[in-house]
Amino acid sequence: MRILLIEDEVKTIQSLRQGLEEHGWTVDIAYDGEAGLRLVDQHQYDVISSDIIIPGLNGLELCRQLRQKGVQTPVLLLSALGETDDKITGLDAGADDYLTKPFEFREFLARVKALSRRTGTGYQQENILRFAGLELDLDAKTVRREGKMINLTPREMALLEFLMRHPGKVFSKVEISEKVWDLDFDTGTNLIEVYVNYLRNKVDKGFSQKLIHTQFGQGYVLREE
Amino acid sequence: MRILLIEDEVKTIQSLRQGLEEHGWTVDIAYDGEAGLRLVDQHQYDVISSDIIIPGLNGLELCRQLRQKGVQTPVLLLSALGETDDKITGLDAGADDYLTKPFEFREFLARVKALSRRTGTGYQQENILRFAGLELDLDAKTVRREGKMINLTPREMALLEFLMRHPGKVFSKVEISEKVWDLDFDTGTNLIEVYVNYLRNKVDKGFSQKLIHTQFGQGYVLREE
DNA sequence: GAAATTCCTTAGAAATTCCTTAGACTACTT
DNA sequence: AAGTAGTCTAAGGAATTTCTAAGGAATTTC
Repeated sequence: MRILLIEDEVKTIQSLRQGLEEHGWTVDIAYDGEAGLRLVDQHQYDVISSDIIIPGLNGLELCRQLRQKGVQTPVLLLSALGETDDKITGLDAGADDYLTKPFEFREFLARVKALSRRTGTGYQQENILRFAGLELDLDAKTVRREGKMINLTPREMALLEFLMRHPGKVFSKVEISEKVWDLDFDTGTNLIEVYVNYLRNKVDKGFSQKLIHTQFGQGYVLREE
Repeated sequence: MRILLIEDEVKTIQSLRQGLEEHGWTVDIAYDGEAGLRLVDQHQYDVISSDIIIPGLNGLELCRQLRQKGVQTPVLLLSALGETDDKITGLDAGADDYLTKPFEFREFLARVKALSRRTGTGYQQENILRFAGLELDLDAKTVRREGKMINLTPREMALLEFLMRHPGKVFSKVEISEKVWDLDFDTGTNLIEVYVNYLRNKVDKGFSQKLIHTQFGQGYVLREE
């Protein structure tokens, strides 16, 4: 995990850098906003932490410029000012968190970790769709309900995946044809009905709560109750 | 944007709910952790805000369980405790931010917005028509009045949707024929009257306030009073 | 107030939509 | 070459919705 510190107080820099490195972070330092922006162009950071009061353009302006450039890296602003107004200005400028000096290093680290966790880069994310006890593992290509394995054919899984990506939304058979089968025309058959039936037999049969519902005349939904 | 508040102090709930709704949020409330978990299964939230001290399982445990279930919605923890240790425990449990009571609503809102901005995926906007306690969800194809589910057939729903898109406006039967039935000629039947009757039986019957009114000789309207 | 018009309600026939099952066809495996 | 698994078509019947028709109620017009 890589972090960019933008800060001009030497003491603060030293203690933060040391602490972060002890916890396995790679730390880059910039002493003013412009240097910071340049570094952001060159590296991919997991978190950026900037003091609000730094030489050149300040932390808020830096934040705005980053967001305008499309950089989505989480930003943690540091400041001696503890007033609500400043916090709000900072968060509205596109920052993700705000910490008031003085602070304990442990809190700084916890917030940095919380921010980095959000991006997903660095920690590999599970690739699992979940809905009400149903789990579809996109990597393993497996489906479970209440922990019990369910064997699905590729088509069945594609249909279930489609429904699970938008739980609660009703899809017409035409939409399903297009999105799951890539059919832009009506084949005149009842293909979707048949596959919904297959899915129900495997996913819902034997469970008291049905998840696949038909909205007569409208389509099918994945929904509880 | 939709937020889940988990909190048992009535005063806090009221002020937060009101403020959030004034800023265009849809707010759901849970009074304890278990109710919260249940709601999370049912809806897709953009942010979850929970007090740490709530009946049943506490905010930290809730947080852990959410993450374990694969829910990635950002969590903002609220607490009267301001010690660093608690903050760290909270953030380590998978929370994304931590706010100490008492706080100003403005700061709460700013943090909530910062969190919701991050999600990206959960940015789907709701597709719901509302009028005087009536809700028509265009995605789920469901209708509720005062929270009570109402089952409509596709035609009935199309008619209600049409009326709900122009509340207060009177539509003649000819207009309704054209817009809802796509009929450009008079079939000589009383089709629209029949369907208005169907709708009334499902939407207005049992409620003291009728919403569907007939303007004799002019047509039909959706209107209060 | 009577006649004319418009609207409400109900029942049932017609049409549509959906479910289920069986089997044909294809592409792999053994 | 037979077997297996997956995909798709077809067809009957079940379920639900849509529409028509007709008599009575309410409202307006004369």
